[in-house]
Amino acid sequence: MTHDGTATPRSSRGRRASRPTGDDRELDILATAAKLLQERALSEISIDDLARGAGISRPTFYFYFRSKDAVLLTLLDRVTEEISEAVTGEFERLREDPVRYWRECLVATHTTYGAHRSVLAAAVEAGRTSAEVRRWRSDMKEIWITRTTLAIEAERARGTAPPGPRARDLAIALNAMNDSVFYATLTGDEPAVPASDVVETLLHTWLTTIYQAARPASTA
Amino acid sequence: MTHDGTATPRSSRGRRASRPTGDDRELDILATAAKLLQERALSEISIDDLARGAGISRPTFYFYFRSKDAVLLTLLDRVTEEISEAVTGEFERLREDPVRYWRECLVATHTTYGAHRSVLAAAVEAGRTSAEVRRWRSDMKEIWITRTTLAIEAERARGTAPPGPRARDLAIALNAMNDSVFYATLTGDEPAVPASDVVETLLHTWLTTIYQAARPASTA
DNA sequence: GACATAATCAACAATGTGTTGAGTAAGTCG
DNA sequence: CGACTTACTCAACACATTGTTGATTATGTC
Repeated sequence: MTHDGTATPRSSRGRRASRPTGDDRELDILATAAKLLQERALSEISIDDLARGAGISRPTFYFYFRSKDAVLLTLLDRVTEEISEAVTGEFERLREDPVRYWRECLVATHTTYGAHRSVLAAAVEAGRTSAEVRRWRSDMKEIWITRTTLAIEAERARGTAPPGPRARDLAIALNAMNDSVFYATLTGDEPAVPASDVVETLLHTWLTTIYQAARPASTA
Repeated sequence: MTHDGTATPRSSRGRRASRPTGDDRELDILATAAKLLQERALSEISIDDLARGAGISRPTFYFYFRSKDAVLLTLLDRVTEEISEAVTGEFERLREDPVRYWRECLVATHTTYGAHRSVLAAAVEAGRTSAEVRRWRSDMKEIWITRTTLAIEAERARGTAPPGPRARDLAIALNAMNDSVFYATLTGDEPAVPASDVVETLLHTWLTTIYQAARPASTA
């Protein structure tokens, strides 16, 4: 599934093979979209705004992208790449120092959210009408949920966490909480947890939910 | 702040004083909106759809409501009324049987969500563009958060719950979790907690977050 | 029966989306 | 070099949706 407007794409998301100015135009559209999304919601940005911002006419926009959603999806692909880098490694720290591990997970999520909040907010908005965007969101959630599920099961297996509800269900609930809480805090729509407390508040909930105590059981 | 289209309303949300057929028309519009919202999103319903559904022309719609959002707000007012009834009383059960109290809170929220999911989903959608709808949502959240905060503080005061992060911050996070998780489960957009487990999963998170243990400390 | 006002809609203005069809400019091959 | 291809561009069109205006018809009231 590609997001461009032609049948013979060169790259996975890009336009068909082209002379250099074409790539520039495509990047201009993406840059314009990213810039405008920091000011207003996707629905308040017209295709004409994107076209003018990139110095082209509206029909020309359709040469590069199928729709406004396609632009967003290309922007989201960039986020995916960045996140999959941030997510690799550091899994062994769970055994050494669980509290630190979980805190770092939360900080990583928080940082990711903060860095891309305008694009992610647009994804939430567009998710109501675009199945593709919805799909992207659920894939993204699945990455974090799977990671969380494995970590909870690992902790239960080695005895630092007691048995409890299905690990995946807890993972879904905890990650959903992060989503909402970070979103509210970063966009500032009340009621929200103050930014200074948000990580520690969520950490408390994660730790008590997983370990059924304020801290993990000792392995000794 | 009223949601109708005139300057001299008779009731808080209604049209100006009128002959009886006018009230019927207004109710026809609301019924049409409620019906259509069960099939598709608010953005996919045009004002013409609402007008035709109520057997009137589009301009006539504007005689009764200022906008599509105004119709939604009137629908939301009904939800508010129903919820404020459901919320009263039963606060003393917290002392007698805390686990039961919290479970009943979750069940009440779940029930409310289930009964009004199409209208609430529309409120989420419209919240992105309408400040009034956003306001309604934050007021609604505030009701539950305040209630939760008071309950947590009461439990800490009598020693069944240990000190921890600010009660209000926990209340915000826990209620945000409920929102997201119930929403996903009821609309079925994966990844979601299965409906059969959703209350128990959330209850586990609430109890461990508040009591920092699988169950409240004994008062003995 | 004259008068206010509730209720209604045809027609208009404005904005946004997506398409068509005709063009220009740059490379490629004979 | 000249014919041909293909990337690229946009004026103009067809539609859909929103919100407004101004004229018109019912309804009750004094």
